[in-house]
Amino acid sequence: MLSPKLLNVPLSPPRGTVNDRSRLLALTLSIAAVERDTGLSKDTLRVWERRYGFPSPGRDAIGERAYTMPDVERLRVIKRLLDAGHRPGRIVPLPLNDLQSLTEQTVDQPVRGADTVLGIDGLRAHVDLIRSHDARRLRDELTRLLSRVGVARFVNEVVAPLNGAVGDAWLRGQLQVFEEHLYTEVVQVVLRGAIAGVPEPAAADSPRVLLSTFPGEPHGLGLLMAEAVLALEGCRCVSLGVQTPLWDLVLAATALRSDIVALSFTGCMNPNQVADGLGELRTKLPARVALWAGGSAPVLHRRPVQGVQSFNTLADLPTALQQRRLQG
Amino acid sequence: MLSPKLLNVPLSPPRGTVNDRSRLLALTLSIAAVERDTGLSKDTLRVWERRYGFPSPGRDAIGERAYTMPDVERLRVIKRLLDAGHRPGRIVPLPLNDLQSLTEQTVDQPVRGADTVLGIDGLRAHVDLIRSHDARRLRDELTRLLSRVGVARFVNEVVAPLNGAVGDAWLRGQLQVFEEHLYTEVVQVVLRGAIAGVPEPAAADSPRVLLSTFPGEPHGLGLLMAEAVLALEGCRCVSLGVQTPLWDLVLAATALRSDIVALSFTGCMNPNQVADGLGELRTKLPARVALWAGGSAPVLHRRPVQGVQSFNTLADLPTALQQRRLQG
DNA sequence: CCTGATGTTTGTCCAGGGCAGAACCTCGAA
DNA sequence: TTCGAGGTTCTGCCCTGGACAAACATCAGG
Repeated sequence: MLSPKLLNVPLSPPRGTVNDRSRLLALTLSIAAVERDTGLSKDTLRVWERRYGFPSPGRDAIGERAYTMPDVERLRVIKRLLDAGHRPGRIVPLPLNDLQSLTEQTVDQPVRGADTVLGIDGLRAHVDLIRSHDARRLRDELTRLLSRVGVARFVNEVVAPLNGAVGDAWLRGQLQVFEEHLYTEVVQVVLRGAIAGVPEPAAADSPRVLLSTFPGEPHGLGLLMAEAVLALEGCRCVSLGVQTPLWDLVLAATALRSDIVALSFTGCMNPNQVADGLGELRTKLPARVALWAGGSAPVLHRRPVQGVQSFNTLADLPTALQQRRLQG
Repeated sequence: MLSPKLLNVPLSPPRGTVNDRSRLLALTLSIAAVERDTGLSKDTLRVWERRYGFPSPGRDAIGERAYTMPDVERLRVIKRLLDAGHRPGRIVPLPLNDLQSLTEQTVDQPVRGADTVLGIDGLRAHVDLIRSHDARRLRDELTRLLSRVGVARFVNEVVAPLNGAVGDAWLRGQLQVFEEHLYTEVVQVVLRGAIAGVPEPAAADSPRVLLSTFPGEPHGLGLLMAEAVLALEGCRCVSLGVQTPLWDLVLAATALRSDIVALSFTGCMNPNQVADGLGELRTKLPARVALWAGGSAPVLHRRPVQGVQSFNTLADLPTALQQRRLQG
C-alpha cells in the first residue's frame, strides 16, 4: 500500500502559473506553446532568431521568450511554405506580405479538384459551408455525397481534395483553427459511419492490416480514410488510433498477426522522425510484414526508406493490394 | 509559379542516417528516440543524468548519447510510477527490482467496480478480453451491453469503470500501450455508434453544447462519453475534437452561439495549465455561457475555479442540466 | 490540528558552440 | 547543352553548464 499522500500528489508541473497568467493577459505564448502550435522545435525557433532575426520575441518578467500571436501566425505560414519545399534561409526573414504572395504562387498551381466529384466550385462551396459553422448541414451534405458516389470515390474525390482545400484556406488565413477542427470532426463522423457500413470480409486469407500513426502525429483523418479504402478492398483492419510508440507497433503487429502495417503522416511531423522511425520500424518488424506509409508529409516521397512502400494517393492502395495477392 | 527546383528540394535533415544505422547495429537509441518512446523530454533526460546518475548512456561515434534498451525499459517503469504520484528524486536512482516491487505496492488498492453492471469479475473478464487482442469480440460484447442497458448506464457503469480498470492494469504493467490503444479505439467506435443513434432534439430551446479539450490533452474518450450523455439529455452537441486553442474556444462558442462549453481533462495534463486555462477562458467567454469541466484530472476538484462547474461523474450531468432549465 | 515560514526538489528555459549531411553551386569535359 | 565531380553553404539537432519559479517537504509556533 502506498502512502495516501503520494497518490494525491498532482503531476509535477513545469514553471507555470504566474508566467502563463501574465502571458495570457498579454496574449503572448511561451516557446513551448509555439512549438506545440507550429510544429517547429524550440531549438529551431531559437536558432532562427539567432541567424535570421525572426522570430524576435519579447521577454516576459522572467526573461523568457514571449511570442506574439502575429509572430505565431507568420510562423505557421512559414511552416507551410517549408513543407511546400521552400528553404528557411530564403523565407524566414521575409515580411508577411511577401510570404503571402509566395503562398499564392505556391498554392495556386495544382488546382486539383478539376477531375473530382465536386469540382472547383463544389470545393469552394463546401469550404464556405464550413465557414458558416453549420456542422449539421455539412454532415448531411457529405453523407449525401457518400451514398451517391460510394465509399471509394467519396474518400478519393471528396474528402482528399476537400482536405487540401481546407488546408489551403487555413494557410491563407481564411479559416480559423476551430473551423478546421469542426470540419475534421464532421468528416470523422461520416467516415466512421462509412467504415461501419462495410461488411467484414469472409475470406480467411484476407490481409490483416494494422493502422496507426507515430508519436508526434496527432492527425487521424488519413488513417480513417485509409481504413475505409482498405476495408472496402476486403482487408481486416485494426486501428490503434494515433500516436502509437514504435515498439508497440511491433508488439501489436506480432500479437495481431498483421500482414501490413499502414502508417499515416502529415506535414506537422518532423521529417527526421518520420524517416528514422520508418527505418527503425522496418528493422524491428518481421520481414513478412509489409510496411506502408502514406499521407501528405512531403518527406515520404523525398526520402524513400528501404523496405517501406510509400503512397502518393489512397487510390493506389487497391493496386498495391492486387499486386500483393498476385505475389502471394 | 514556383520554380520547379524549389518544389523538389528535400527537407533539410539533421544528422541522421549513419548515426542511426550504427545505433541500430549496436541496439541503442538516440535521445530523440528515447523522448519519443518514454514521453520524457530531452531536457529531463539530461538533467536526470546530471543529478541522479541515471540514465547514464554511452556515446556513439559523434559523441552523442546512445541509450540501451534496458535503460529505456527502466525509464518506462519510472514514468509509470511518476504518473502514479511518486517523486523523481526518490525513484530515478532506484534499481529495477525496487521499482518493480514499488509498482506492485502502488497499484494494489482500490478495485472499484462493485456497483456496476459488470461487477468486478466482469471488469476483469473484459480486461482479459483486451489482452486477448480480439478487437471484434470486444466490440460485439460492448455493443451487446450497450443495447442491453442503454446509453446512459453503458457510459456510467460500463465504460467509466472499465476505463479505470484499464488504467490500473496499464499501471501495473499488465497491459501494453498498444492494448490500451486498441481498447480506446473500440470503445470510441461503439460510443460514436451510440451517439449517432440518438435523435436530434426537436425543441428549439435545447441547450447548445460545445465540447473539446485544451491543447496538451490528447484524450478524447471522456469527450465522447460526455457527448453521448448530453445528447441523450436533449442537448445540441458540437464537438471540436481534442486540443482546441483557448482563443478558438471563445471564437467557436460565439460563432456557434453555444450555451455551455464542456471540457474534459485527464491526469496527463499539467495542473497549472488546467487551472489557469479555465480561469482565463472564464474571463474571455461571455458570462451567459456556462463553463463545465470534467474528467479524471485531480486538479479539477482540488483547485476549484470561480465560475467553472466541475463534475466528478458524468452521472451528474443530467442533474446540472435540470437545474439549468429551472433557472432559465 | 492548523498555519505560515523556510529549505528542497524539479522541469524547463537560456546561451552559444559544434557537427553531419543534404542541398546547392561551380566548372570542366563530353 | 547536358552531365558529373568536387567544393561550399545551409540547416536542424545535440551538447554543456548555468539559472530559476513553482511545487513540494519540513518544521516551529499558535
